[in-house]
Amino acid sequence: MDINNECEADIENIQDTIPVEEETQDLSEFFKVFGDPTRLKILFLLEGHELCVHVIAEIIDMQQTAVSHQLKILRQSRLVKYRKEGKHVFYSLNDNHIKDLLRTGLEHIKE
Amino acid sequence: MDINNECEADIENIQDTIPVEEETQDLSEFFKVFGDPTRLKILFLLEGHELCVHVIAEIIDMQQTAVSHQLKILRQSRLVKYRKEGKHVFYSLNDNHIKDLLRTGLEHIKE
DNA sequence: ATAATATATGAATAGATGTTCATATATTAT
DNA sequence: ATAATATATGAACATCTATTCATATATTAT
Repeated sequence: MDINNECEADIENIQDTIPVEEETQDLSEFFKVFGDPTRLKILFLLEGHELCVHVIAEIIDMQQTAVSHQLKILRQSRLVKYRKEGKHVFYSLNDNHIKDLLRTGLEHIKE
Repeated sequence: MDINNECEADIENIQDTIPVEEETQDLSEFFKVFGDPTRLKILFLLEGHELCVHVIAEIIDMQQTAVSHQLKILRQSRLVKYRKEGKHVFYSLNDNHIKDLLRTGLEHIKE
């Protein structure tokens, strides 16, 4: 043991309370997705509506390409699903946890 | 109206479902804090223990300065609180929502 | 006073990220 | 077939971020 024992920390045991490296990595990747205002706006939009790309872009006042890039990230993290219909692609939420997370986050920042 | 009506989206009304700009900004800043593996590890550690800086550094195998920098961010977002005692500074969780968020996040990535 | 220990912080740097631009693909209308 | 519309994607670029290094501050021990 090369750590100061004044702190009386039981290093061995405490170490087990952290998820394994891979899990911490995945989890941080997951939260990172919520760490961007554009993606948050899209998620809030899709919370109540199934919308296609150019409408999303219009509402949040961003370029279509920017929205497409962000939707790709949301797809990859399985937060949204989509449905093709002719020229349009309709996106919607894909996860029950999302609303909870958004609500809990809002509660925190409003305190 | 310069948007295609095929999508039948009621832009005017939908716009109101997004929180205002400032709120979206703050919320993304909040989630951004969880979007880093080092900070997540620290949060998981503090979930069950009050710990001082060099012990945290020891457990997660990071340099003390790196940990201090991250603790500053956690302090600024009011996720942790601290208590000075002699040379040591003991950190602990400061928010009830944190555990919920971490759990919900873990649930999602494990699916 | 001096040394040792614990923590914090500014500057530098390498790597990640979001937007834009150009362009590709796919579907529908003419 | 050609044009128009909707969406996706790669490259470029500017900005942001996490770590390291050097160092400052504070407390305790000698």
